Amino acid sequence: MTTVLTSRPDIMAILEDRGYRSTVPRRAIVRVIEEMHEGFTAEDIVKRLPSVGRATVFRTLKLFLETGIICRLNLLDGAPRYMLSRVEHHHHTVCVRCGKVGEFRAATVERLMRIIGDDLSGEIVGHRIEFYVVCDQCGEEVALSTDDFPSGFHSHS
Amino acid sequence: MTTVLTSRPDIMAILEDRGYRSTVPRRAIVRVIEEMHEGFTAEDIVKRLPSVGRATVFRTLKLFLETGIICRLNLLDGAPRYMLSRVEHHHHTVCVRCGKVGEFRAATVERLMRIIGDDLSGEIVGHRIEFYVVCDQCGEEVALSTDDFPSGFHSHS
DNA sequence: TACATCCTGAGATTGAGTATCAATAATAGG
DNA sequence: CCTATTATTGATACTCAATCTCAGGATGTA
Repeated sequence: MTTVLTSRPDIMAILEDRGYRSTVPRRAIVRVIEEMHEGFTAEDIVKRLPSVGRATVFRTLKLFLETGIICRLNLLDGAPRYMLSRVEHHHHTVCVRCGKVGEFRAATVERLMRIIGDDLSGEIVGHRIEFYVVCDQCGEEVALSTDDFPSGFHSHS
Repeated sequence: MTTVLTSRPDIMAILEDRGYRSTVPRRAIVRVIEEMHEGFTAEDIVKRLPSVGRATVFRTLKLFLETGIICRLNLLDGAPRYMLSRVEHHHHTVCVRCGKVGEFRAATVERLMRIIGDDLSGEIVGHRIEFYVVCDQCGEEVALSTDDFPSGFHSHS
């Protein structure tokens, strides 16, 4: 009578606990996003699941976002990317060339955030830190080509 | 033969130095964004300058962004907001209710960024830090109403 | 002034995301 | 298991921001 425990939380269980139904499209979307380890766009899901309606994909992503199951991050341009949330608080790196998403944790960040927060007027309800990088892979690919990184965002945030 | 020196850098001069022309629409847009001290959207400019074409507004904002004259920041939803860049590096606070943009500087942040950067793989080409707040003004207004802050972004970034 | 070129504006177009709504699927109760 | 209730879905039309196209106009330069 042993139960296999997965290290990953059961997303459908979370939803059902909140009163949402376990449906075919939702399970399909969960399956897909659990496979996408480097972030995905809404359009990725739409393409990968032709049997699921466009509206449903967007609705579901919104639901998952509100439930904290996935998190969203903005690229410098184009549609936002999503990725599965981890339980621990973390921050993201986004490759400005291929859009690949990475994550990192830094305890110092949290301490700093609190310090800064004390100096701000207004109540803080959230924050966002993103690093724009050129990932190792893309760095190699363009080692010989001309430098055409987008500008207008560095040194400001 | 004295010259009046403004504390603000002459935006048109910056553009001309880079080979861009000083045109009527560009000067009009500069005039407007210098008046908007709490951030603005592309649509704000479009509405405020009916004589300037829609495409030109977007083209010009893009140009200003690439030139570093303005900076862009993403709200939790809706169109991005822009504001005049300052010379010094700074970060932003965005009110999640009214969209009002503030800014702050923190030397510690810069030091931290470098430390974190050393730990990441890939070359860092930019970063972004944003604080989502409820500004003092909005805080008062909703002191009595129910709490309906958007969720799904706090504790992740 | 005249030229070469950059810039503009109107309008069509794209693309992401949402609203509508009838049809369907999922749970609860009997 | 059957039925009722309600949540959910998908097709479609739609909104909204932003871009593309291209002929005509403005701008800096020789």
